[in-house]
Amino acid sequence: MLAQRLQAFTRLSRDDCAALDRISGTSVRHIKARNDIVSEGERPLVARLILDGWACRYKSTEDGRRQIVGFFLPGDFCDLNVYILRRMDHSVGAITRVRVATISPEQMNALMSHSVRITHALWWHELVGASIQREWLLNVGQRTAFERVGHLLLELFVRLRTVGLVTDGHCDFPVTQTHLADATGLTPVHVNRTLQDLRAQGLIRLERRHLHIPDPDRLTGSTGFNPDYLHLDHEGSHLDANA
Amino acid sequence: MLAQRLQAFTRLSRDDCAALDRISGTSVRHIKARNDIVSEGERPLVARLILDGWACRYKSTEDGRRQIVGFFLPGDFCDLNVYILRRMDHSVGAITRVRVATISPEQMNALMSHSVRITHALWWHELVGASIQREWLLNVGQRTAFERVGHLLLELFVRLRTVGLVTDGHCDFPVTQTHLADATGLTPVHVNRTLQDLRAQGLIRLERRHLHIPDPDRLTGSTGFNPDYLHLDHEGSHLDANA
DNA sequence: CGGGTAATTGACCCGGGTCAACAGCAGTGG
DNA sequence: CCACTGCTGTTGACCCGGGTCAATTACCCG
Repeated sequence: MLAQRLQAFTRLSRDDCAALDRISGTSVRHIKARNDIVSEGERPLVARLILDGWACRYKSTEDGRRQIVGFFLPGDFCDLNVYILRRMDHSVGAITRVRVATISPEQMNALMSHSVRITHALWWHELVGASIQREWLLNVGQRTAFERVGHLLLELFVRLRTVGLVTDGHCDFPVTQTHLADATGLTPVHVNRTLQDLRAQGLIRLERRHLHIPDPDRLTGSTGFNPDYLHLDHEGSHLDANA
Repeated sequence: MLAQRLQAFTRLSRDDCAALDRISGTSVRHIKARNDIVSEGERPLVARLILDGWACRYKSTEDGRRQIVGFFLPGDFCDLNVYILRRMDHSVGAITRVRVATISPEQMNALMSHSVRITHALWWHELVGASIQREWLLNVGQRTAFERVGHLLLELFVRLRTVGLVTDGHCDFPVTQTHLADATGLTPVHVNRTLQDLRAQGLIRLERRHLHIPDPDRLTGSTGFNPDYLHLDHEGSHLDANA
């Protein structure tokens, strides 16, 4: 899954994939839905890789307002280098049941000295994460509720597609309206109404933890979505293992 | 200036500082206020270091709404590794006249293989940047106008302090109300009113490109500011050049 | 079947946006 | 030295997108 994710950057060798698979197999933990994988204030000792399930990064204010600052989908890496910092400045929570691989700094170094391709691919992944962060700020700071929610759904849809979790416009979508609210800076009530809007315009179908986007292009148009920020156009083609 | 910035992470050796100074001296460009240093869509070929002046990172929507997603102060690095990506997903604009050093990938590699301390310090700087991004999302997504503006002013104040640009609670502050509006997702009109509020409560003095915060602790309290996200507590003390 | 989580609806309200005019001030050029 | 221009800050009147509160109805899982 991680290999698949990284191949959006560059084609990896059989050997690279094997190395990634190996690292994905060591010290796997299971986290129940609604539990934290890491909590703010903890000392970060390892990097983590989401093997299965959905998680989110979030921060809270003193008085309990909560902002989701990112979603982790299967194949996503949390924080290549966090262990440089003394304390976590945010938490990571499991949305569904999650399988995570924990990766020690040593393993990380070994992996990165194993191949330039992998190293670059991991940096790319990190840079894409930062880019998504920026787009979210634009989303929350400047767009209307309608655009915000549609934009977010579309981003997740596209990201799921790159890891092969979309078939024929359909995908599993375990995120609740409250999650969407916390991610967009809206209230759950208003998210609900906004979703009804999107549905009424035939842009999405969302029910029972299942999302269908019949015509992604149309949704792209009406939300101001521009996929460039996901950097999916094989940036590292010069590293292609088969080139 | 960069050395000073990085010493918030760990103490550097005389040699490290010299290396940083050397890199700061090569290919220095001057950018006029209100001009772009880098523009969205460009191919990123080099990393950049702000030597002097203020800049900001921003993104725009199709129809011209603009979100500032970060400020660069003197000593700040823009994007260690951007040249991995094919195109810039955002622009960097000069707020004042700016002096920037441009740093080639080769120089970057040389610098990082020169010393682990520097390498870690640069990674730390990058991680802090990401952390600030997240805090901004919390800021824009969850806080009131009053908290948002106060929080932002305080963050910039604290960051300026770490590079020695605050004396006795005073600092230069070339950011206009329109900048503040674009950074907080508010309108210039409302920023203006909010500043008047902050002034009325004696929390800030801001006039003629000059900011004074008489009692940072009080402002901290009333904006929900928690400096942890800036990771200023010498995370890399184990790397201390004099330890 | 029961208890907790998630979705939906309606009535009402408010923080912040919009529009428009004006004032201050810095730089620029004649 | 002054008039001009363009940016920045300020104010007032009015409005609206989205928030709040509260109740109700699905769900889902053990």
